[in-house]
Amino acid sequence: MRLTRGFIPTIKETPAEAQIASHRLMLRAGLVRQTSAGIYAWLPLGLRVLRNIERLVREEQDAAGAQEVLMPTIQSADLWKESGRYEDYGKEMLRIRDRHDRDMLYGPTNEEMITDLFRQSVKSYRELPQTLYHIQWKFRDEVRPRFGVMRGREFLMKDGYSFDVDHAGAVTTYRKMMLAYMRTFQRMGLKAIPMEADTGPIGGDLSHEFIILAPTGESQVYFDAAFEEMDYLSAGAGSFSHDKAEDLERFFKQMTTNYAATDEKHDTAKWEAIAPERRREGRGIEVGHIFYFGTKYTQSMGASVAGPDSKPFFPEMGSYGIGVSRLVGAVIEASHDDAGIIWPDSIAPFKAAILNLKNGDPACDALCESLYARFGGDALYDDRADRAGVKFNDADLMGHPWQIIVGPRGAAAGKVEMKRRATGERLELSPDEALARIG
RNA sequence: CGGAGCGUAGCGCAGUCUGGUAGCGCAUCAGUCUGGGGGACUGGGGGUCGUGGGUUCGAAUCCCGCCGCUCCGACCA
Repeated sequence: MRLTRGFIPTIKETPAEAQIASHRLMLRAGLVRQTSAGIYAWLPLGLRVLRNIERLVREEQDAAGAQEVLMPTIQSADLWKESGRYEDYGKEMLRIRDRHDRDMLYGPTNEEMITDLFRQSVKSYRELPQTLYHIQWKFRDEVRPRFGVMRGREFLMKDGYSFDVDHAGAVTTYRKMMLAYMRTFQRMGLKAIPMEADTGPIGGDLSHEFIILAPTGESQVYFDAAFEEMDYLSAGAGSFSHDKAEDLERFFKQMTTNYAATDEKHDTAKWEAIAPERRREGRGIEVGHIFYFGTKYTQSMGASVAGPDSKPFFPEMGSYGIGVSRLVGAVIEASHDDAGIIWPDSIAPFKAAILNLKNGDPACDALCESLYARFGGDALYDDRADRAGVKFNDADLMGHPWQIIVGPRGAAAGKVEMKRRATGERLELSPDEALARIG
């Protein structure tokens, strides 16, 4: 994308309403604009990041054997009356009435709907297990939305739902999802830690929330240094596969025996049992939450299937959520400096920014154009007539992992300068070498 | 939901107390110079002062209602 043609409205001054770093930077770098309290429009740069996060989530869900569907945002109240949650959910649920005076709602979550879809079509234990997910906008009418997209009323969530024959099967699925989550967060450059959690209105008795570490996080967290050392992506010895029961067992054991707790559940005695040099504490942001809740919905909604003995039984369910739009803010909280955002390569809106320091200089223009063409759209070309300082500042603010800096001296010598945003490291290279380095 | 605050140009704000021609910085447009970390000069454009009512010769300013947004606390992907 050419910056002169792009809709990327960066702002120099801090908007008055933005209190935390990610919100401030998302507005300043032109990722989002607020349209009303807790509701945001995603601009091209922000949308590219959102789509990249979706892509990683989708890849890991698919790899773990979940299947993607897409359920509507608007639901009929009837389903929620069946499960009993229509009354329980309270004012967080946005209730709507259609022209025929039917009670509708903007979905805050989809347990009822997925259970309804399941019971319509699945009739036998032989079709189990099934895990279905979708990535869809949700609405929860928070009393006090804040922190930009981290705590909006409308937000994009990956929510998945599993159906298993029995408790053992459901627990295996739960562990599989936990592994998929750890891999997903690691790929985004985040240190995530699963922590035992309350189940809240979803119900059930086994639940973990996934907290990522960021200095500005909302809650205080305590954990064993073991979590810092874990690698969920490697293929070598000690690696984890979704498909091997013993791997999942070993993985889950490591996740649950190493100490990890938020301040609400912090256990001082257990904490002090950890060697002092292994104790870690910091601030955390919740970016995911998984639940096992058994037959709560299959039972209340009559979703039974035939077992091997031909007798009907209620499948065991779990649900698995990742706050996709929240992650955009959470990543920024975890990765920024005074100058702006520092995107991990995996979710950056562009692989690199090309900074033409002297727009109008024939050598600079020609070199930039040829570089830009070779990126095939994966670079942001700053072709504005502005001075160098403006371009440096905007590139730092937008957080591109690499900056390819083309100035008159370098261009004359056929060289470009590369700056790595995360480290500030600078290299002088030929255009070919620069492209090779970015890959 | 309890408490507090703010709505004036795209953004950040002053002006409101004490009523009298709507301002400043940045951004923007045209031009000249400049050119490696938000440059300088010259000249322009842009406002139903959130909204409805009231008081007054006269309201951004005083009074009443409404709407929107933000912050603190209790609750959450």
